[in-house]
Amino acid sequence: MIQDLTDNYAHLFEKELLNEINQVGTFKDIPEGHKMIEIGEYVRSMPLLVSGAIKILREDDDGDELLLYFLEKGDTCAMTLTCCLGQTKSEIRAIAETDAKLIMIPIEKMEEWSAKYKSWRNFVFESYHNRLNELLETIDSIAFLKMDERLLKYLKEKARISRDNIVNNTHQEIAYELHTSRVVISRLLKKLENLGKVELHRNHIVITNIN
Amino acid sequence: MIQDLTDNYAHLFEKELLNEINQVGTFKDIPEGHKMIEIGEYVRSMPLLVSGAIKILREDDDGDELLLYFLEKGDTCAMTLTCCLGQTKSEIRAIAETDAKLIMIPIEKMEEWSAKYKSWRNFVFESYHNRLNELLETIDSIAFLKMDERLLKYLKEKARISRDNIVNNTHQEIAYELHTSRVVISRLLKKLENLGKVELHRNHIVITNIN
DNA sequence: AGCTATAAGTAACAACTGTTACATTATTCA
DNA sequence: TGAATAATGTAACAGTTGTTACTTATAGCT
Repeated sequence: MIQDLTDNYAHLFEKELLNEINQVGTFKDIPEGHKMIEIGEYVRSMPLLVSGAIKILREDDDGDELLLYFLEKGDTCAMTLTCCLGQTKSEIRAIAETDAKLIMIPIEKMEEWSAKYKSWRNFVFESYHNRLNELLETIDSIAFLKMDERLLKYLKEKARISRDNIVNNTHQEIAYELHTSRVVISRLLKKLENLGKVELHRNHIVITNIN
Repeated sequence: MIQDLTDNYAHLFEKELLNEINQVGTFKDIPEGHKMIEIGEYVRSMPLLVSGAIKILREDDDGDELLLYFLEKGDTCAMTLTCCLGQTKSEIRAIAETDAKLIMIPIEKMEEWSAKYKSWRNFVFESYHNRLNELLETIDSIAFLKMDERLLKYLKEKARISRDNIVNNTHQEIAYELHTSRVVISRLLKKLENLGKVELHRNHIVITNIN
C-alpha cells in the first residue's frame, strides 16, 4: 500500500500524514460494475481513489438516472465528505466504471487531520473545488447543449476514461445515463456514424474521430 | 456590526473567532441589482451574508444565462471559497436579488482560521455541503422537470425569498434565468393563470396558491 | 444448425420547446 | 395629451425530443 500511496498522494501529503494514512487506511479492490454507494445510505469511511474510475449518478423520484461525473485517480468523493462530516444520507449513487483500487479512511480521522495537517485541509478543499466544478460542467451540458452535443461529449469522456477510444455500452445504457430514451440515442448515434465520427457495433462504439 | 454578528453567526462560532471577525471583517451594504462578482474575476475576500439574498448565475459561451441558486442569511459563497483558496477565476456571476448586508473577510484569514478554529472549519465544510446540494437540486430541476414545473418551482422560490408572494420580474427576465424564451414563459404563465395558481400583472406576478 | 434473448434500426406520430411576426396594452416622458 | 418605449398576448410554424410499434441483426446456448 505504501507504494500506491507514494505513487498517487505523496506529492500532496506530508510524510507524517502519509504514515498515518498507511496505518489506519484499508486497501480495497473493486470490480467493474460494483455498486459502492447507494442513495439514502450512510457512509462511514472516505475513499481515496488510487486507480480506475467511479461514476457518480443522480436519481429522481421515478427512478430515472442521470450521470453526474466520473472520479479518477487522485480524486476523492466530496459527496462522501459531506456525508461523513454531516452524518447525512448519500444524495448520489457510486458505481465502479472500471476495476478500481482505493484506500478507505475511517471518518474519525477527518476532523483530527483537518486540525493537524495543512496538506489534508488543502486536499479536502481542493476536492470540494473540483466537485463543484464538475457539477457546473454537468449543468452546462444539460442546460446549454442539445442531446446530440451531450452525446458526443459523453462518448469522448467515456473513451478518455477507457483509454482506447471504445465505449463498451449498449444504446440503452447510454440512454439511462443521459436520461433519455434508447430510440433517441440510436437515432443520434446513426447520425454521428454518417458524419464519420463513430463506428457502431453491437455492445460497443468506436470513436473514430476524437475531435 | 457586533450586533449583526451576534444575531446571525454567534451560535456557529466560538467567542474568540467572533472577536477576530469583528476586528478584520468589513461591513458592506449592497443595493438590489448590484453585480457583486463577475465571471472571470478574481475574488479577494469572502462574504458572510447577514441579510438579503444573492442570486448565483452561470453563463455559457453565447452569453446565455442560467440561475443556479440563491444565497440567504447565514450563507457564504462556496464558489468564492474555492476561488480564494485556489486563486482561480470565478466560474459564476453573483447579483444582489434584494438589498443585502454582508461582512467581508480577507482571504488571508481563511487558512489561519481553518487551522485554529474547529467552528470555522465546520462552517466552511457545511457551506460546501450546502452548495453541492443546491447544485444537485438545480440539476434535478433541469434534467428531470419540464419547463412548466421548473417555472412553478422558480416562482415559489422567488416568492419565498421576497416573503410576500409577489415576483417582481418581467417575463423576459424570468426567461433569461431559466434559459428559455420570453414567448415560452408567457405561454406557460398564462396556463398557470388559467389554473388559478398565479395572477399576471405588468412587471409582477402574484402567487395565489402556494401549494 | 436452430432457437432464444438481447441489441439495434426505423417509421410514424405526439408532445414540448423555440422562433418569428405582429397586435395589444401599459407606462414614461417630452 | 400624444408619441415613444416597454411589456405582454397570441397565432402559426419549425425543430427537437419522446413514444410506440414493429423489423432486423447478432450473440449465446443447447
